[in-house]
Amino acid sequence: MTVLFSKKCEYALQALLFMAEYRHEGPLSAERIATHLDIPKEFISKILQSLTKSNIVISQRGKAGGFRLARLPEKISLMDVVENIDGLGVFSDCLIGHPSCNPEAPCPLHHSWAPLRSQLKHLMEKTHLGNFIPGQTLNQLPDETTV
Amino acid sequence: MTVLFSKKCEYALQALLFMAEYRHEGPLSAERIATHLDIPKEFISKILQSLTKSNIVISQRGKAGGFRLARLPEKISLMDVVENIDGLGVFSDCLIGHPSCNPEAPCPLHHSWAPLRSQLKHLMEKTHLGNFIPGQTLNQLPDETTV
DNA sequence: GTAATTTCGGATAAAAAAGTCCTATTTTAA
DNA sequence: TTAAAATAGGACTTTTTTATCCGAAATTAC
Ligand code: SF4
Ligand code: SF4
Repeated sequence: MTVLFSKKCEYALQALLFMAEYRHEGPLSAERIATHLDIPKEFISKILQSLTKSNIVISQRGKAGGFRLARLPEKISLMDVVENIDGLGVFSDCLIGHPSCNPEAPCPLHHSWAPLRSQLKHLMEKTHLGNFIPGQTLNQLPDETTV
Repeated sequence: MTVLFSKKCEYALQALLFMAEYRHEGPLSAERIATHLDIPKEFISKILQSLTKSNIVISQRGKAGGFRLARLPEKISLMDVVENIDGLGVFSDCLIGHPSCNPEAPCPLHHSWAPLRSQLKHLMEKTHLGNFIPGQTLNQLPDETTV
């Protein structure tokens, strides 16, 4: 098992982090991304296609084509990616898959897990691709009021 | 996907919680457990066999046989179960499956995830089957110094 | 314009996880 | 003593996830 996300989702995140770092080199081909991450080219292709459909990346066919981020790395949250690939179940489903749970009387686990889960959710929402770009000490968006 | 644990592990936890609650009725058969949880009998049988080998439950063959907890519900932590079924990877593996990670310079995710993960670990360690038994307000072990 | 390169998308294959089946063995109630 | 009931364990099947293949369409460098 992976930790929290499917392999698809892990690869998507890895690919996007790579694309964020190298976004100035023009579109990156699936081939190059696959080589860099050491994962199958055909698999990451499919994943990138899916990210294209959900407007997280933009694809370009033909020679010198490839994929690039659809917007600033500071504008793509990890949650955007997780939601697109795995969905939001991880932030809402029962930790032990219990079928007969009475929400009125949550079990002892719930009281402790719910806050953790909510922190996790917040973490994925507040963390953006931009936060991972090396050598960029200030990975924040310009203050909207001053722009 | 499940949230954090495999289905095997979820079922194991569900079964053990049930066994803790009904531990006074003698051994519970795989059949009865499966019916109660509405999961396949053959599947939970295998899981219980595994739990037997790791001394979390005790099995008894023959008529009126079945499974019962190997020790007090207060003495079986959720971590005992998770460790036996899924292993401890979830508490140590990289959240995004990143292959090339320099532990000297952890990524931005790590700083936020590590504490959550450690809280999660602690939660699983401190929560015991005994904490789930209904109608039992005091689900703690007797103070060792007074016993 | 043409050839090279790349994504698109459907089909298929392999691997892993989940679920099922069957027989042997053990135990006990009657 | 015997039949019923239960676990043990190996083999097998199905489903889901992960991975691969291939032809068509698009784009661009030349
Ligand atoms: S209360 Fe317990 S059983 Fe119910 S959803 Fe929360 S963790 Fe699951
Ligand atoms: S630092 Fe980042 S990439 Fe490395 S193990 Fe932690 S989460 Fe994964």
